Amino acid sequence: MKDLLYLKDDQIKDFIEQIFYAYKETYSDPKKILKKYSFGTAHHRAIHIIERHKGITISGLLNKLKITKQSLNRVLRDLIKNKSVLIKKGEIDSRQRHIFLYEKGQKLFDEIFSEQKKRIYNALKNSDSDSVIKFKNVLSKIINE
Amino acid sequence: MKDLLYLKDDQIKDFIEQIFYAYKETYSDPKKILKKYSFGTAHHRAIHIIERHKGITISGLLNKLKITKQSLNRVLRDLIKNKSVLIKKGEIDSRQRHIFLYEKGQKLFDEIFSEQKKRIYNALKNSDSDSVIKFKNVLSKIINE
DNA sequence: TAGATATGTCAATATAACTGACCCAAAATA
DNA sequence: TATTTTGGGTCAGTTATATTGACATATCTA
Repeated sequence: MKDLLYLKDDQIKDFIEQIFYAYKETYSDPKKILKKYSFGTAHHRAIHIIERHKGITISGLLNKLKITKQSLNRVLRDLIKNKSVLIKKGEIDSRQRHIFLYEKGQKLFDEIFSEQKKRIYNALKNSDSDSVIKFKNVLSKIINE
Repeated sequence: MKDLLYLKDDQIKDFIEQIFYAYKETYSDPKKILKKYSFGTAHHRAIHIIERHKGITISGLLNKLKITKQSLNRVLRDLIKNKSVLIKKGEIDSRQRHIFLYEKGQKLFDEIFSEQKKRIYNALKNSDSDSVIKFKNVLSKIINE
């Protein structure tokens, strides 16, 4: 295996470093927008996942964010108070809560996304579709999807 | 542009989500190792960059970590006290400090890396070299390298 | 009905970041 | 040479985000 040029340790180390930069930069772009609403990156991450997984339950959200429910609670309380997020009791299992964005939350998401989009769009616009597909495939494997 | 399937907003949103997971997972793997030394992820990120950029200056490190010098100072103090890191005065410009890993720091890095490597290695081992190259290219564009 | 599950919440603490205000020494420059 | 700029260090206070631990409540399941 070691002989495969593209799996040399140095290459892997570079990836680990670059994944850090990619996260840091991508999630720093919309910080000014968030500040207008007195929200931080923790709120951003929650909003993003709620938008992409409409009606997700509390435990579903916890599994994706990988934080404790006490941490999530603070964030959700802020978002609910702000009328960005709506919580509905489950119809099948009424212990569960399903989380949705209100119109206000969706607008905030859209504003955040348009800022983040620039970075990703600029990165992808000069890449061929094969590169984009392969990028996605490797990324999926890293996160065990 | 909108007509390009691989640049649809949903695809970009997926990437933003996946980049978060990739970072979170990759940097969570070695947390138990770090705890043995009473270090956290902040120390880890610093050690990683120092290992990959031997002799980097304080301001160089600050530019990569994108934190304040006060934040970095806390981390570096811990690493120096622990004898993991060595600071040398610059020979050309003696205001500058060049940062290196001591043997102890290198061993810690190696231990951390061997843990992180598993995830990346498993993701890449079943990918062809073209995928790996294209993954790297897109990642580089995202971070504007 | 007993136990497990999904969620909520209080309190205390840890980690990692921030702002702002200074300081010194050395380099660059007028 | 005198002055300004740069690279770095540090004190103090604060904020953001996470943690652990304990406990409560309602609902589902066996």
